[in-house]
Amino acid sequence: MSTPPPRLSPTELAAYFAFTEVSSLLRHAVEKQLRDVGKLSYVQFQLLARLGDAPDGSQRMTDLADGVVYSRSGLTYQAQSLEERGLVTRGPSPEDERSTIVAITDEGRDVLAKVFPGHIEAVKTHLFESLSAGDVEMLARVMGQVSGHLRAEPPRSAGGRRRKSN
Amino acid sequence: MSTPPPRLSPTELAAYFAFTEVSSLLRHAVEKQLRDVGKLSYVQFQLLARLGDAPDGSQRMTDLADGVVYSRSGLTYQAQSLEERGLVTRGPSPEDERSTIVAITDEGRDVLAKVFPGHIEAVKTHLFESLSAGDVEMLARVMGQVSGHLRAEPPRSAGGRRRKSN
DNA sequence: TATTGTTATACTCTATAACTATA
DNA sequence: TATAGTTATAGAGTATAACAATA
Repeated sequence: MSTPPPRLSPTELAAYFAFTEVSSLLRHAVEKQLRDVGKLSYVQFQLLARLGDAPDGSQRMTDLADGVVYSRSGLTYQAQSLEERGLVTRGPSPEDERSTIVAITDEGRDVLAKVFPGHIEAVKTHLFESLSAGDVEMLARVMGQVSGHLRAEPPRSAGGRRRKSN
Repeated sequence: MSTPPPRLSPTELAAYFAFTEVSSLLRHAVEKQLRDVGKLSYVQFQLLARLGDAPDGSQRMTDLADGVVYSRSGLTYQAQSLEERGLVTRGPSPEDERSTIVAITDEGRDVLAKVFPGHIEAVKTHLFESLSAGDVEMLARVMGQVSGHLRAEPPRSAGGRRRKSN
């Protein structure tokens, strides 16, 4: 009558629990470091990092929102906050008057630079410290496979179908 | 003069990015499923799951807070919310009048049961679907190693030293 | 009409500090 | 005094819906 309950093997269960624990501890550590050193939330750091990586240090609001998976109003909120701190500027696009272009400032790059060493340190400590080179390679391969798979098929289970309808 | 900047190898960088992406997508999917099917936040699910696992389905507030790494006021807030929904009860401990014992109700177990299949489904879809049995074993081993290492040494970098002073 | 972005608003979550009561 | 828990409060973050401006 009903579908059989889905199951996880003991190994899968162990992998899931350990994975969850590690990612949670890593995330907490990274968030604390960003807050303490740069007064940045994780989302704000992601936004700055994206802008820092962009060729001219700027992006449209919509493209930023898509990258971070975020509601547009949520992005407006964060962009305002970053602008008030002088870490980004916002201005209209020359090409499309509807668009707002967000650009990282020198101050923004300074904060990014200030935060970076500790960020890497936290990742080393909470993820790589106890792993061999082979382990790291393995991890890169397996995680790369999963993320590639997830990108390939927007998982249709557990919810709706669209990627980010907003 | 200054310490050299810490670095990540290309492989480490790849592993870190992929790991972060997977854990973020998995977390989002799980949270959405819990919300849609059981109207539970992730923290609430963790609390219920812990109570469900406890021998007599109950725990002291403090022990619960320790397990989930949470401020006590935050736990009070969530426990009240769960109590209002009839998923847990709260009462004084017979042994220590200061303590509050939280116990899962039959309704709480029902919600847990209702939410569980989809939870497992989400984990399968977002983590294991594209992995071989060997990959899963590898992942379990490596993640187990990292989490074991993190438990062994409360990482002293990037912050204070106490585990959870509250 | 469709798209870009902002605003108004409401809600959830979290933490800090002050407080009560037991030990 | 120290511990367990609650309350008051304040702040960050998020989302939805309504809106204005431009394409």
